[in-house]
Amino acid sequence: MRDRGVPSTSPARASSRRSSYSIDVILFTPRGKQLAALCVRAGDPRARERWILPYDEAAPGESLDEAARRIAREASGADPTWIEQLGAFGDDRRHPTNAPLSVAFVAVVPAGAVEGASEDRAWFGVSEPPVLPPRQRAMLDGALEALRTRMDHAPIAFRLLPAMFTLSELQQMYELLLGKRLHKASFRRALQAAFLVEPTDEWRSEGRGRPAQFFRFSPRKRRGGRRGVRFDLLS
Amino acid sequence: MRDRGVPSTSPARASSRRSSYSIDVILFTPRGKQLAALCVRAGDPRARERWILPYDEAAPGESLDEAARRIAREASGADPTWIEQLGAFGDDRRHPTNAPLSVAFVAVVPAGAVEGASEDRAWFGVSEPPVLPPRQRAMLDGALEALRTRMDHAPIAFRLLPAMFTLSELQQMYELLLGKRLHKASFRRALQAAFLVEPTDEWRSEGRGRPAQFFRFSPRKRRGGRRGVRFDLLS
DNA sequence: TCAATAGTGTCTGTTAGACATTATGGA
DNA sequence: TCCATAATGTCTAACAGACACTATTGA
Repeated sequence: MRDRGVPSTSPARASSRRSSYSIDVILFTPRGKQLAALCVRAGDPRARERWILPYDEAAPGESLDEAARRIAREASGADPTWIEQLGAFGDDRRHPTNAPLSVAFVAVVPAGAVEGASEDRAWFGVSEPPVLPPRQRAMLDGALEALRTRMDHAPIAFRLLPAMFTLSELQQMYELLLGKRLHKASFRRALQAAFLVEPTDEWRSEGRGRPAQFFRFSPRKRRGGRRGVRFDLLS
Repeated sequence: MRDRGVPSTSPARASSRRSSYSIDVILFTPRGKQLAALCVRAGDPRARERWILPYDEAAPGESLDEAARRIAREASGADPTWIEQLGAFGDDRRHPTNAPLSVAFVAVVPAGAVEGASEDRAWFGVSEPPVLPPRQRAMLDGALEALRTRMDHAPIAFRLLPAMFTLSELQQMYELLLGKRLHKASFRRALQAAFLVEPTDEWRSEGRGRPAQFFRFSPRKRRGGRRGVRFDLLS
């Protein structure tokens, strides 16, 4: 998070062909009441008005994950606080590189960690994405869905908050990520049952209502796993 | 499922280098009380005693999914009834091709559709896998986990059963896939609430107990989505 | 009749969601 | 005092798991 400074040399784009596949990163950040995804200007001078998702190729000796983290950092100016592979996209939909294969990663970065828009990059709310190359459009749709389904198993919401946070802030982050409202009492009961947070001695001073207690993320051992069988085959 | 006959020419292995990544298939079939995964003999003559997962490269003009289906068919002699991408594996763990990147697919095929072991292939119970190249070992582990988590959203169990089946057969398939016992009454209640099956007029004649009614898979519209928030961050 | 399997009814503990209430600060 | 927000208590419907029971066939 200390690593700032966007390189002035064309970031997030391959300058030479090293391999036959691209690594694309869908980087989300909370903005207002919804998520926003990072896009950069197309490298092709004939299409400078088009927006694309940041991508690059893996450098020699660089693993997929290392390359994805680097691409996210170069494109946004900050290290992503969570990143996971989405999958490989190899259909014949167009990609800026015309590479036959692309490996997509989903990542998030806290709101305060990145600068806003600039000449070469912009954040688009997920409800109004720009026109993207077809393959990247499929990645963006898949990334949002994967982000929401993986929230159950990865501490994504916590990685978007400071080390200490109020339960209302945590719930708002969950609501922003899931795109739906949650029930306050149920949310806190489930949180307590999961032993995911512990209270601190700090209280929030600002605001005009009752002060809120700050909590920190401290996952503990869990008792039994999920009960029952789920049949969520349709919506 | 009519497509039988294993080609006598070395299947499931690339004969020439067309691209820089491999496509690997982890194909499961029910065998007894557990799943078994298909392995083939290593192509390298110096390692004919080693087992590997079937793989190949994509043919020109062939999509990832098409190639994966073809590889599964060539290796097992039958079309998989369900197949989905697992992800890209690009770490520096060894792969038979030494390709820098592999795209893995998980697939299943019903028990009756494939022949058993032969000189060039064998089914290994998931609890006693053979020694595999490190990258393929990671794929196998990931495939089993993905299979179980994706059962909620994909009709995997139904694709492993004939068009008509009894509820006991369906439950046994779920138990085999999940690797744990399920409660009969709860299983049937959840099944009814999900509107996933409909009864037929057929009854099972064999067996010495009370005849069982045959059902067929017929998913209907669902009412509201999943309730609540889940915090399954640990175990 | 017994054995074996299919299918169902009922009870109980848990939990999600709704609602109401109390607590605590600032304006 | 009033307002805004935090935090909690209570009620209810839904549901998972356990258990028992009935039903129906073959040996």
